[in-house]
Amino acid sequence: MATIYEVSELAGVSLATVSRVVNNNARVSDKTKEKVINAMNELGYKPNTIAQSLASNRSNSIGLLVSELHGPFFGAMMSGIEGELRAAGKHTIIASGHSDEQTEKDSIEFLIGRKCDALILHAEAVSDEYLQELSKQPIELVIINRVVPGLESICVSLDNEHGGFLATQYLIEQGHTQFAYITGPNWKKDSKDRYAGHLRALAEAGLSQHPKLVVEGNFQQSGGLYGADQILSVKQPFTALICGNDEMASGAITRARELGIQVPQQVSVVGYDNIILADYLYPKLTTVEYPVHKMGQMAAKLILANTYKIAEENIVTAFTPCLIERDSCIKCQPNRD
Amino acid sequence: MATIYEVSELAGVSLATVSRVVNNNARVSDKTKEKVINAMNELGYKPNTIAQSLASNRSNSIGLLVSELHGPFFGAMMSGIEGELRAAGKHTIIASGHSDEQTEKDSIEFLIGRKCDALILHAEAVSDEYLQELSKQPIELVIINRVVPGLESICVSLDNEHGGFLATQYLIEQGHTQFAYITGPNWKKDSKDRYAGHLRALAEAGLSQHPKLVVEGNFQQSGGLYGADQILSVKQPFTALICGNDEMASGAITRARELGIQVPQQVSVVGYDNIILADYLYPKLTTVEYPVHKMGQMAAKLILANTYKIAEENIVTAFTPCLIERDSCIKCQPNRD
DNA sequence: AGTATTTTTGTAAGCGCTTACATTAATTTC
DNA sequence: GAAATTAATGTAAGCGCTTACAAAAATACT
Repeated sequence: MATIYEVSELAGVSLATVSRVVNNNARVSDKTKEKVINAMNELGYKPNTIAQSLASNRSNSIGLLVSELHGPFFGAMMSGIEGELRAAGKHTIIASGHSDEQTEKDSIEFLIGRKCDALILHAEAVSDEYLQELSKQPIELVIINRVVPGLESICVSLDNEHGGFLATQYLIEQGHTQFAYITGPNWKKDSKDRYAGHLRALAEAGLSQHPKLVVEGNFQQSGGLYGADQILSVKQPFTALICGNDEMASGAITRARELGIQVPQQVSVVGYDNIILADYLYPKLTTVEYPVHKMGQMAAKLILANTYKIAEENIVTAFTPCLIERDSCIKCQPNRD
Repeated sequence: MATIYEVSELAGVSLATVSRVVNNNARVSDKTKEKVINAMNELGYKPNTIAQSLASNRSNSIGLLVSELHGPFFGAMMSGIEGELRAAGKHTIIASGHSDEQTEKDSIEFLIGRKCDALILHAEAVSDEYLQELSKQPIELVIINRVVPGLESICVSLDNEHGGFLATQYLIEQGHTQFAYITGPNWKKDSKDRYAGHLRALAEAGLSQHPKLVVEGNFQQSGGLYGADQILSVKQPFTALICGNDEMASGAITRARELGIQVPQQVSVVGYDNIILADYLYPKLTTVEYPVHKMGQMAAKLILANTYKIAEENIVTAFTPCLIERDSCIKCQPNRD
């Protein structure tokens, strides 16, 4: 691999001049520039980005921490972020944290060690204090899907409580009064917030949640299968089932069908996230939209604006969900068990 | 951030010694090692991985090129690879190529520039020649989902033709004789191979494919919607629909349902890939398994063995698909239009 | 004890690039 | 057209680390 030195030799100029044309950040006469470019082409020269990073302490790359590399939620998030950054000529380096504190820390350190110019973090397991401490380091930060006290301006988040409220409010409007609920993992804030919104909607309508009809799931399809089993095993009537996310809703609907329970005729089901799957389920899933792709883009724009001073208009960090009506919910039918 | 120099000063030893204990690759007396470790802890020293890479020309990280960051296929692939590499203490740097030749090349160059020790490539748009050329460079390579002539030993692939054959053979066994087919993009080899397998199964059974019942899709759900529309618009009878992948099958089933066509009673549908969605569709989708997660792990093992000389037993590069029977196909019903 | 070995540590030359500062060349200005 | 500006280029000192090679210390062997 040719080095900058060989280019400078072939072009008959100094190292510094080659560097200038590579970075295009200082005046170089057209004649010289051409000589250098020809030499670069002739040698097939590609700058060694590692050496560039070491010397300049910049890398034109952004570190992204996600919990998992698979799944529609993170897929949409990664795509949104990467697309936006790529358009600005920046690279994304992805690491996964697996919702585990030590793994998240390791990955963050890896990203810092790789001299990322900034970090976008979907960190679930590390503490607020850790993130506050991290924000003092000389590396730009954006936190996604979480609001850390004191760092509000760099947190891109969704009002999950409101989303949870919307789902239940909608069902109440449809006449439902008896609800079952499959939550996400209780230690996850999104999950708790969504459920809190549910309770608030209930309270405002003077209703309450039967405790035996609440079961903790795992945000995966298996949790929906399991949750449906649990809920049906307590012989307590309900006409609507709210799931902490779409994947669990999909599992719950599958299990319901296996047991001969009709959705939505016998039970209305609502999900959360509006992942692509929701539109392809049968029945099509009524759900709360989580604009994760858009939020990813916004996180990227925030970096572009803060770290690279690339002006971006319309920066929004607090998102509000809305309800997507499809076919999995109907008006509460009278005279049912 | 503390540097190795400060550590050496505090510990009262030379740079080289500190480096030795950091890398644990040369004999250092226990006493000295302890002094150094204490100094590192005291200063909170973390090696600068960029500087390490530059000096050593190694990075303990592997570059991974995928077409997209979203979608169940790549999600499973990335997870499989990353999990395996992480377990061996290696990091994965992911870049996306968007099935575009220039973007793929750029991303590969980015990964090489970041001094990855090896590359795992899911490259669709670059030529065989490009990959052959690349393989001559001093960087270890593994190619996934493609067989490049001359590089067979580093290609982890699935026999797509055989998978296509299996799907059609299965339907023929069920008594079907009239087939519709929604292919993937025709320029993609997997797509062509799957269709070729279909034709071979047909030929072996003395059947043939009605040309108007073949439509090119895009491997996405929208392609299934579109394909179903196209196929139904030619008034040509068929009893089975084969889709190039599960996502299109999901789209096709959705459209069929919208049009009041029953699956599988009126038309049997089979997909390809066995993505997680397949099991949650209604009806559950009969499909051909693409063990992409396992193949990702295998690609990682190949790297571990070749690049890092970490012995791995049972290295397999050629995978054979199998049929997963679920509920979307039934025996051909007599007396239908 | 003296020499030959082996082990441990240190010295210093890079890895390929950026960039402050110095120098030289080209333009302006009066 | 000489002095003052401004633009273009070059020089050289790092960035933080690895690693030949050299030197010193410890151990083994007569």
